Amino acid sequence: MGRGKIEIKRIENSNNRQVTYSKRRNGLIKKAKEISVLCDAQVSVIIFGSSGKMHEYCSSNTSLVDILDQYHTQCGKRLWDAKQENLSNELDRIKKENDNLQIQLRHLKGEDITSLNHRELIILEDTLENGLGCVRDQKDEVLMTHRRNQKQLEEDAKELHFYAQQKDMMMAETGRAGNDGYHQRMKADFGPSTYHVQPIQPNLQRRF
Amino acid sequence: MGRGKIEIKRIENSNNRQVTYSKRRNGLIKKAKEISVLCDAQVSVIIFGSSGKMHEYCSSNTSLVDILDQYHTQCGKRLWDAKQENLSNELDRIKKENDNLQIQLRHLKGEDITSLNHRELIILEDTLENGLGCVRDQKDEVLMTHRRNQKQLEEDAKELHFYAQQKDMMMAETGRAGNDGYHQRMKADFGPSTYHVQPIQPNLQRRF
DNA sequence: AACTATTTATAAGA
DNA sequence: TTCTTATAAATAGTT
Repeated sequence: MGRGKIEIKRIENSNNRQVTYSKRRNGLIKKAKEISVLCDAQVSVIIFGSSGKMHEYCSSNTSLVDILDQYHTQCGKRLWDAKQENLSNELDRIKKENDNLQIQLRHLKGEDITSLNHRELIILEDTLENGLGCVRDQKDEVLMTHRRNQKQLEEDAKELHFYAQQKDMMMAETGRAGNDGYHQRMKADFGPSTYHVQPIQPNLQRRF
Repeated sequence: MGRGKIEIKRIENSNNRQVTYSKRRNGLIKKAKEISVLCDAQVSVIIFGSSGKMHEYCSSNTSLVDILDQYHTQCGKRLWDAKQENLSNELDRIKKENDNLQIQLRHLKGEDITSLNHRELIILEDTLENGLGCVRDQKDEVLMTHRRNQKQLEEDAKELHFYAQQKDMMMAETGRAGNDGYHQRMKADFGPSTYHVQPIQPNLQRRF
């Protein structure tokens, strides 16, 4: 019904689809209202468009819960039982996994290990030694990075100082006073180091 | 749309109402199908006529449960009972706890630790050292217990041998043969040691 | 359940 | 999005 006949298949043009959706959604809900009034029917319509936004109609004199209750009594299908069962099963599964993780964690912390046999203790020991090795390596790495950052900061500071002196001299030569706050600002900019991993090198050339 | 225009109000003639209901119900469900196909929408339509009979449509590629699920997440309205909500909440909670445990576990195994700072690494190292200490102590303990068990077994064996000899001599004195299988049984009972923690000392006194 | 005159919905265009 | 309008689709009343 419109300027041309259309096939009932997915509208590929997303804009057209959105427009048609909007029109037909209104149409559908209008029809639902009409049948509920004309024929004294209880109607529930729930629509999710492809954007995921929901629209709903429920005939007056009732509610979705009422309708679902009737659905429930009428079909005998227990809508949420299946859902509930799934939830319940998943909960059990995850609880078990959780317990297992807790036990592993306690074992690694050296707790509750009296029940372990010699072989299990050896495996645990290996795991811990390995973990400890990795952690110590990483600690060293962090320290080294920190030192590198410190060193870089010092070099930057020196470099800035040098350029600042140069500028002062130039100012003195041209007879203009260099009272523009550069010294103070630079000091503030590089005061407390917040570098952790990759020091971002300030491009000093560009600033002068 | 029809031979005459109608007002949208309850059709009083019950026969007409029933006929109109039947026609419009089909129309409504047809429209629902069309919008779901054309616009890639998820649609649920549930109708109860005045007779109480239910008709339902749910777009393919989904189910009423799915749609109610989405309804639930989108409006926050509680369609199902507290039980389900509790299950759902607990599931979320436990999933989070699970994730947390997984992370801790990986850290203790020395995995995914590049994001940790120095302080965290030190805490991790302490935990691992402590765990390792406990595990090593326990390993020693197991070994020691094993040695004690072995020793005890040897002593038991000696003691049994001694009593058995005594009994043989007594039997010889009273002229009765001591063919009651004591030697064999005792040997079997203490053959393969299954002691791990607390060796249960057989009360040899009571057995004779 | 078919038929059909009319009303209604809506596709395409602006 | 909204309006317009030609046309398709739905359906009220009839058979």
